[in-house]
Amino acid sequence: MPRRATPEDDRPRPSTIRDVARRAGVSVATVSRVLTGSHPSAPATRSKVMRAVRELDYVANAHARGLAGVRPKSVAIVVNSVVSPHYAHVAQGVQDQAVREGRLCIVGTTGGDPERELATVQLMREEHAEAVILVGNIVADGAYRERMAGYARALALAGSQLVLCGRPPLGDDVPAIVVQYDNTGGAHAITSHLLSAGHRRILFLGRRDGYTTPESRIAGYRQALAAHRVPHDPALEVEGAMKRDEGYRMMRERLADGPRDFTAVFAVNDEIAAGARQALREQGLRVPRDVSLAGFDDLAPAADIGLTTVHVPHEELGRTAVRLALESATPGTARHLTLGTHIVVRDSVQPHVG
Amino acid sequence: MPRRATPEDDRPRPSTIRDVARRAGVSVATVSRVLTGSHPSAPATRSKVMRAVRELDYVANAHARGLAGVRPKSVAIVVNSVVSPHYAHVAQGVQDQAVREGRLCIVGTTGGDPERELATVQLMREEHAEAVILVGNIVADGAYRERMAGYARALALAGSQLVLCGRPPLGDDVPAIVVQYDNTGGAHAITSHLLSAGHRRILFLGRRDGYTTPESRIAGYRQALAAHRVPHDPALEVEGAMKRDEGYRMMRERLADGPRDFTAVFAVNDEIAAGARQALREQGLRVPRDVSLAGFDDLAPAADIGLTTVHVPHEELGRTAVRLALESATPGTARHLTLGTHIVVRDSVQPHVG
DNA sequence: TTCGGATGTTTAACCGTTTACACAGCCGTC
DNA sequence: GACGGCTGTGTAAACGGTTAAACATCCGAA
Repeated sequence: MPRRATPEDDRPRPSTIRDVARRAGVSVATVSRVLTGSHPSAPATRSKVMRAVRELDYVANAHARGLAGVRPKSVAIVVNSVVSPHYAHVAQGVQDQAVREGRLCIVGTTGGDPERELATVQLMREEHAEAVILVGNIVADGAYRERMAGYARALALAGSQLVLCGRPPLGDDVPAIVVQYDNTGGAHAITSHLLSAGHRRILFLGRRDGYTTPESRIAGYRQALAAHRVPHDPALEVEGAMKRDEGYRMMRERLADGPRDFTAVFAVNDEIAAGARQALREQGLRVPRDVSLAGFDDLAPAADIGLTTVHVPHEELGRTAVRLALESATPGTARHLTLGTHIVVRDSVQPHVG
Repeated sequence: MPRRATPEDDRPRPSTIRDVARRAGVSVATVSRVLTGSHPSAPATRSKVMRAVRELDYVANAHARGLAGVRPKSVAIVVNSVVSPHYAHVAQGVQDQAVREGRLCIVGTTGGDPERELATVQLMREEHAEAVILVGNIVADGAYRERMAGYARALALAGSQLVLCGRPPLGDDVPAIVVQYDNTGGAHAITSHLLSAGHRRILFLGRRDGYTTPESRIAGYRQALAAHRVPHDPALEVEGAMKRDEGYRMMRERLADGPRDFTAVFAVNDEIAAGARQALREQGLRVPRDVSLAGFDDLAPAADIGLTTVHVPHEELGRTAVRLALESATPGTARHLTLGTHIVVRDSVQPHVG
């Protein structure tokens, strides 16, 4: 990057605060004060400065401002992927609240890779955002936890507030805000809904050990069974990732494996439910006449296929994350909040008489 | 913001390059060179520095780096909304390519408001990103065009490359890269598909004057009709926004208005197709037995409801935008590229015998 | 022995802001 | 009329990096 070689460089460059000051016939300090409004200034001066700003089409350099000690008004969000509807909605909530509070939004994606997540957090640290919001599911082994805990402390030191959104706390000594929603409660509620309709053999699609979201949803499923004194059959828990084609695969294999030994299905999320529904239909089974189906998330596919599901406040999650982060005056605060969920009844569940 | 008040401040702060230099027993310049790799350095020095960096958990301050003349490795993207699947996929493409090229991604949303888009671009200008990518639909009146043209020139001056993604150029004198996909061609192809199946009365759902995307799709529809010498009936063009519930509304009102005067429907996008399908089913009309249905975009709902549609390379669009922007050595380059589309045949279209 | 590169390091200037401090008027009071 | 407070502005020192230019070494060649 060439410095200004000659005193009179011919290549044009964006105008700086000095240009504005010169043109308005005042000092740079005055310009800065007029623009930030940090100090009172005389009306005449103010209008001279504003005119120069307009004429030169001046915008402040965010880097210089950030360096000079003004914390950049920005919020960073780290998600698995932007296309996944759950993350998209949370991200939208973050965006909305960020804009409302006059903040810029920096986004990083991880593809679900813990290593890439750690690297991304490191990158966000360089940016000195006011908050770093980590969203969603990740397989967290001991080494990961330890490194992330270290980063968390570093973020606090740098004045950034860490927020874990929809994932469990890292530990008591790690300074972070945790915003969750009630996975276990929602799963409990919808399983109870199926049980109350008379179903006893309920297939759970999407078990995945090590991932926190499926784990807490399956916990709710099991608790509801226990509460209704229905025996728990581990063979009814099918393993698979939280994607549409996995739902299709799981259901297809299950139906190919032998006679149908369930009357209802609880899918770990709506996408899996949509995939499973397709597999059911291909085998001539209709929802809800032959098989009842329930999902989790209340996202786009649920409305399209009339799915009874658990509504999750995705966008509120994102908004809350930003709000809490900006509220906490001193970064490094630890806090914990859980948002509620509720069932949305459509027409994929039918009473079972057996 | 308090400067360091006393020579010995007690409050801890993140470590700087000076701390690293002191600890490694070298100068700051050496540390910088080792870290950026801009100059060769002795292996012994290098390892001393790297150890100090590790021990102090040092990360460089992005603002300082940006200010010192190194263009920050970042790309800015401005979209209507993050949840809308089309934008989400384009954004994902941008993200992917940005990460691949070692760039950070800044995201702004506009909610479709031209005023907010202009403000967001201004904000991005302050950030000095390498590229500013504007995605999608906007109503562009003369005043908007003129102001955006001004911003475009300012961006070029500041060294940022402007990219218009999925929207028409601003004018010949405006320095911008334009990456589009073939809306008209896609609409032409799928309308021809319906016509070849024997349909003559094809309802177009989602006309919207002033918005570029619907306008170019309806153009393709009309061209196909003309090519097949089928008379064009303006009454078959129904007006509405590109949202699912609008599709539902349009179809519902149409069916309530009088006897059904069409055998096929071409929806301006998949979401509208999904909404329309729901309205059709509620009236006892089945797809494709009673009515054939085609969409545009090939996004999530299309797979769920077995929709014949036009595949749009959303993610490729995003990737290409980033690639072209970073390729063009001198910002302010003007360039134009159009990506192709193709039909995806599922089972929502049936031959019509009349 | 002296000189001319390599090689690797330090010194110091600069990027564009913000802001503590100093200072100049002006006005009202004792 | 000297003084103190109040306003508004200017001066200059940070902020934390990068890098051109100057400067030490060391090594081989003349």
